[in-house]
Amino acid sequence: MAAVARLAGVSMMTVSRAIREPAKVAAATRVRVAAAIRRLGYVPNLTAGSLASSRSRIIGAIVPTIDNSIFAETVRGLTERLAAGGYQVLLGQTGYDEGAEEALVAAFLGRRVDGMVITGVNHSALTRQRLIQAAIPVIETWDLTPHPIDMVVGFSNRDAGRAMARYLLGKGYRRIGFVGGGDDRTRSRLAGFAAAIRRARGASLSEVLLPAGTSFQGGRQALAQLLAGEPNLQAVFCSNDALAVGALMECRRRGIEVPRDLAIAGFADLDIAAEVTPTLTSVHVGARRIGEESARLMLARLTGQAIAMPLLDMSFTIMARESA
Amino acid sequence: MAAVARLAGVSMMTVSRAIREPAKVAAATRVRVAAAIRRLGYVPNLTAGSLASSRSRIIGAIVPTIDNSIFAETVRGLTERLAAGGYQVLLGQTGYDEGAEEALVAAFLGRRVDGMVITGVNHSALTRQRLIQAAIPVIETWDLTPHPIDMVVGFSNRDAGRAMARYLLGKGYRRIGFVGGGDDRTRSRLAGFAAAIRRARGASLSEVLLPAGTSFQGGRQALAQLLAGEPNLQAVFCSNDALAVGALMECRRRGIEVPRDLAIAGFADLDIAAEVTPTLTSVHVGARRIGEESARLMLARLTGQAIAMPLLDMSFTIMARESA
DNA sequence: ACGCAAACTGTTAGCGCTAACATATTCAGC
DNA sequence: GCTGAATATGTTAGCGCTAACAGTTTGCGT
Repeated sequence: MAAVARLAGVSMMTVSRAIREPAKVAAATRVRVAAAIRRLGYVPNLTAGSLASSRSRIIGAIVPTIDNSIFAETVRGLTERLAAGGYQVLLGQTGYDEGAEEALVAAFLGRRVDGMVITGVNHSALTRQRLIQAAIPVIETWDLTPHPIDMVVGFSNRDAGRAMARYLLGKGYRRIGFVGGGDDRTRSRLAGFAAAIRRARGASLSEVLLPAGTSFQGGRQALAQLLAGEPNLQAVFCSNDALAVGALMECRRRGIEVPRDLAIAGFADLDIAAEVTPTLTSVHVGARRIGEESARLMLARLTGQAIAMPLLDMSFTIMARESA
Repeated sequence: MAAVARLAGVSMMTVSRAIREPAKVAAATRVRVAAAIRRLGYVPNLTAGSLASSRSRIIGAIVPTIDNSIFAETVRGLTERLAAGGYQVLLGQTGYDEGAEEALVAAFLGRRVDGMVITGVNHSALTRQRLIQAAIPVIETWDLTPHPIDMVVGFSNRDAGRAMARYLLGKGYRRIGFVGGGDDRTRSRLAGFAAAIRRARGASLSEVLLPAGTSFQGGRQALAQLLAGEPNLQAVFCSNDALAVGALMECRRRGIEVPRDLAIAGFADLDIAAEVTPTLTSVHVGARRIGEESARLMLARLTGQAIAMPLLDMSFTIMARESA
């Protein structure tokens, strides 16, 4: 930067301003500085800038995983909106491991991220404490809680589970199954789902909780397991569309016709849900919008605006399709 | 850090060492420092550390997109391996836009990333120049080239296209279609695919190039378009499994039996390829391994090891399944 | 007891930039 | 022309840490 300043015949401060706040520099000067920058191939060192200004323009985002998953869309919505506001996203994947989350939060805070977007509302005490102490905007997503660290953008997984139970019960199904991974949000969905089914006359519930993560493969195995325990199963709610599609595949393989012999419903309403045959009944949660709204709140907070609503309930919609 | 040093009764330098190179500090001192750190809730400022040491321990990674895509696995493999080596990944998504790539590279270099992993081998002149000038390890992925910026981890998309053409021709198909997005790698696959078909006696090729990106929806539309132009189509090669699955769905909807009436092949061998019905013939490219090997090379280079092989051909395998 | 290397700890001088303030310069209004 | 505000640029002093080197202490062989 010193070299640029010398070549343009100005001080470093003017170069700095020409880059960050062009409006505050006279047009003629701006042009000279720009020419010098181009001529020297100068690339500003944002690390030094961050240190001096104590603003990194980086937002940390933590999700369980991005592959073939619902969170990829949230990350994308978040990334694009934040980029438009001049922020970059540092992405962490926990692989559904709470220890990994703790390490990632620590690492991100060490990088002095200007804000954090994190999946879920259950975090280790240490993680919570660190996030609070950091005194930066924090958004928890994909769930709701009465005791947020700071802000929340999500929906009630419990209510979504209950809504799906009512939907299936309303269709007349009584011997019902549930398949899910072992994460918190799945447990909340199951809690709501199970509570509603327990209250229904003559209804029964069998569950399979997979270790964690989600895959077509897992859905197939889980369905097999469920049918082994309850051959007369009438409907299955899968905590995620990938599992549901896997279950659909297993049905086709076994000659079980969906929904006539067995109804199947998924969760998250991935693109694929509307494309498989039969089309998959699912719960739409606006994965991408969760990311976009998180970005909006984050940017608002970072520009000093007061947030009227630190708890954004994005709600959900049951997408009734052919499979259930 | 000064506060920690005071509390532990040592100099800042000793605190710094206790954190980064514990072996170089006496055990008793180490314990006192650790206690002080815990007591004060001290979180080292890695930004300052980066500035002082001119090593950021961040690797920039640029992919077209992560949602419902083959690159998500590469990113995951890369992230996990690099994390094990103490590096974090700063992820950029271009949305298949070259301008976005240029901006991301500039931004990442500004952050003084210690290395870059970038998708593809075609980049704007400016991007190439910047990457070379930065004098950091750079890995281009998902393709091969005789003129890499630095290192390459990928496979020949041209050869993969040709191999699939030969496979389909070998099965007796002659009226053949191609569906793909408009990116460089798809064009390479098409080039190899088309060349092989052109050489085959009595074979014809019809193509549909979608704007960019890949979706089930796009695959359905493309198939419809292809059939409109050539109703007697015998086989279709989709440049990506998502497109292929979309095409499969469209076939089912129209009562076209796969592969009897129409053969369909995909690319990348996503999890879903082995799960759909009929199972999808695809080209396995080891998306995750590309990420892992990239991480391995990157770490080796960053620890000063000489790289014997700056061009890693990961090859590919045709996974013959039911659909073609 | 002595010298010397190894192990440990401290001191100095930045890394490259920006906040905050200080100083020039311009320009409208009279 | 003169004043005062607005505009444009410069100066000073760090941001929080680490490289490089300079001490200091310890342990060991003789």
